[in-house]
Amino acid sequence: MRSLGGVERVGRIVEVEAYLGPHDLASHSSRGLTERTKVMFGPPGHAYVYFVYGMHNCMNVVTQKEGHASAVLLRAVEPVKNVEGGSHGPGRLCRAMCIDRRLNGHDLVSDDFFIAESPDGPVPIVRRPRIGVEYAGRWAKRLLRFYIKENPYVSKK
DNA sequence: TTGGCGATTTTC
DNA sequence: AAAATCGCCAAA
Repeated sequence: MRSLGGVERVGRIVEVEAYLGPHDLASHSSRGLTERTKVMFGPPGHAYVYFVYGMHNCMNVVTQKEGHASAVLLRAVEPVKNVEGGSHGPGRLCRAMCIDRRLNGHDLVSDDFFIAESPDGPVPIVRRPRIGVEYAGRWAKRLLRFYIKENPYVSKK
């Protein structure tokens, strides 16, 4: 859930990718602790939002305790409330949910920005290799992309 | 200080 | 298939 200007935008997360830590050559944290990646090295439960290709924002959730530098990239959400213009794909998700670099480092246990447990029970999950990380050698082959089976809002490919 | 390139998307 | 577009970061 993202609240901005009195508008609450709600999406159901249907696709994610895991980035394990500095040993994971596909992860930004493999470059070590830099100005850009410092949030990843920080405490869990915070948003790591970065800007790529000169035009897109991507959002991650820091997942492991301080120093581990692992995170989960949110790749697609199913629109639930006030989500318009397409929300499949990391960049489009951020655009639709009004998430940008100003939220980098933001606590995800906040009134205006948080993730809650789904009211759904267990759902079937598909595992695939991550997208757009061909440079990472063998790490590109790891099955670290997860999405809800047959959900129409999962990104293509 | 500089140049190559990117966890993407859109258009030709 | 290739452009759009700019901040990050390694190298000089």
